[in-house]
Amino acid sequence: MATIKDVAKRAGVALSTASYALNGNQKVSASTIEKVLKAARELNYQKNGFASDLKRTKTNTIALILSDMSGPYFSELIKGVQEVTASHQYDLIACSSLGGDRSTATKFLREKRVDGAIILANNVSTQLIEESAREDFPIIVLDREVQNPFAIHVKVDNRHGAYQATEHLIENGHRTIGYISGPHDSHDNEERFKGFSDALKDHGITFQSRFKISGNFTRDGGYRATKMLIAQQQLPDALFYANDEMAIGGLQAFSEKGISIPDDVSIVGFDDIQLSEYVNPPLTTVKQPKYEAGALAVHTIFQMLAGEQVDQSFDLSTEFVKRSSVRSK
Amino acid sequence: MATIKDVAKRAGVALSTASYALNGNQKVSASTIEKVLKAARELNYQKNGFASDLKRTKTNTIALILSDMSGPYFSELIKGVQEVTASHQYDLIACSSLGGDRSTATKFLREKRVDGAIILANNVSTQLIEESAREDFPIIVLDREVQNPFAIHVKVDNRHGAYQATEHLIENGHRTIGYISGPHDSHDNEERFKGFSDALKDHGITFQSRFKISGNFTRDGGYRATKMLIAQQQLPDALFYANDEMAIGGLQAFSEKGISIPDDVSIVGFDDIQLSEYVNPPLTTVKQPKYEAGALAVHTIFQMLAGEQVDQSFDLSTEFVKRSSVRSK
DNA sequence: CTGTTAGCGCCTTCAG
DNA sequence: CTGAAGGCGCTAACAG
Repeated sequence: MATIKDVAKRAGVALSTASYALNGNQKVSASTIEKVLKAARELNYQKNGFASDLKRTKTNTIALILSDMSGPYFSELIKGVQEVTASHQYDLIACSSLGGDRSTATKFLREKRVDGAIILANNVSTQLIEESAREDFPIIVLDREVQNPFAIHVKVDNRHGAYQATEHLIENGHRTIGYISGPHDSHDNEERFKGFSDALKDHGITFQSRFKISGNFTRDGGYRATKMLIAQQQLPDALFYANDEMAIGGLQAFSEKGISIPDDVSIVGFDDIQLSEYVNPPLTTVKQPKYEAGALAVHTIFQMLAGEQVDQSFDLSTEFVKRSSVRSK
Repeated sequence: MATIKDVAKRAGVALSTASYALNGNQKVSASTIEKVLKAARELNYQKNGFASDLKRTKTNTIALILSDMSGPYFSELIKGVQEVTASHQYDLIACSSLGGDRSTATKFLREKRVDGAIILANNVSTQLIEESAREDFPIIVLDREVQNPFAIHVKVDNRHGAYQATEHLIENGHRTIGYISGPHDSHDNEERFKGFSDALKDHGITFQSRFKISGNFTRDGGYRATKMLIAQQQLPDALFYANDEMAIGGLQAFSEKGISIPDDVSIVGFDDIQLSEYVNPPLTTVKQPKYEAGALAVHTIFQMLAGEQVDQSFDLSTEFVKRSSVRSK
């Protein structure tokens, strides 16, 4: 590989001149720039990005860290992140935190391989985030609170969203309502459960803990949890699935047993993923402002990078989406 | 940020010793290693990844380049890529080629910021790929042929898949069949069209070019193309959509006009994306072996990195998936 | 406008 | 085990 040295030599100029020319610095004459560019072309020169990053201690790239890139991630969120990132002429890379401590995500965080990061990955430890965030390495977390002035929380109001959905169930006459939960260490799940319980409490309904089953936020988990519930012989009137993926798994379990939704059991999900509109019946759920969350996250990173003061946390609200998986009164 | 120098100082050892200790080199005693590690911990030392990459000219990471990360990408493909990459203790990052020459993908390719790349992005120019691929930078392309011994093609048999699907249409009595096409510069689209035409020809059917409309591989494009066809007043018996996204857009256009699928028009798609099973009616389509393609791609990269000889191209076959969007004879 | 020079942080000899 | 020294490729003063 040709280096900048070779280019300078071939163009017959000094190394620094070549560097200036290549980087479009003012103080080089047009003709010299042309000479250098020509030499670079002839040598098929490509700069070594690492060397330049090392020197400038700046990468011009933002990382989006997801718990599982192959998961049904939020395409709207990525779109929001991508557009804002691109409009600032920054690069964006996505990486996964699958594999815990030895994951790519961990490496990027620890080694500060990017200028800022956005995290939506419950398997990245809060400790790691707190240790990594600092003035020149802002981190935005979308799914938890973090104690570090350079780790900002962009949160959606999971609690209120869950409250609304639960109330919808109650208003339509459902009294025994089960909760299919996400991972216990998920902050989002916890908030949703709180909203759910609050609604129940406010309407004088007591929650029966045998109707709380974990489904781990996966379709398969939702399927199994639902199967279990069916096997118990005593189905509640309605089920609150802490996310859509699990609800869709549940739908399948019910359909296999000939249990009709919403005639026999009503269900609601959370997230409003793309599929939810297409399943049968279309899923009543709570929509998250994903695009906005993504855009706001990046926007905040750039503000921090520019040394501006930002709030410690931002709140975004959800929207209830009524479709056909809840029986009307 | 603490550097290795600080660690060495604090541990009271030489810089080189610290380096050895940190990298698990044999020639350092266990007690010294402990001392160094302790100092590193106390200083919250993190090595600078760029410096080390620069020195070693190796990044231990593979890039997956997609035309649009927020698009309905192939989650199975990512899974295949991810699993094999992780099993080799390599890191994986995904980036988008959105933005053409100034995209993140272009930067990674040009500057060789990774050890190898897998490309499924029709907006990355073949020229760039050919210029970038070299012995120490293997590239696998999933959607075209490239003339460079270090750019290997993992292809699925689009042609045969399209042939089969078309034949299915013909066998069920359809004679005038339209083709909703992808981008003209897409190799996949071209191959699918060839399979489609071949099937028609082999059954003595002549294709009417007014029934070929471009839909650009997007849902919206499929929607618009279908609208256009409907507006022409003369619908064919059946429609071959060059991918599922477009077919789903078409489904919506038909439904808005009260045209019933498959009673009025039969349709088939291509890809078998997750949604296809859930739309109404469930889409008959051609399934691509995405997981296998992803896994094979990474596997090949590692072989090349190890200096082994590999074939210039690999072929994977498709599978016809019969669902309910084609009227039976 | 050009050439010289001093690092960025890390890794790896090599002789002691 | 040490300490010095050379470099990876590039950038950015600085002095001419």
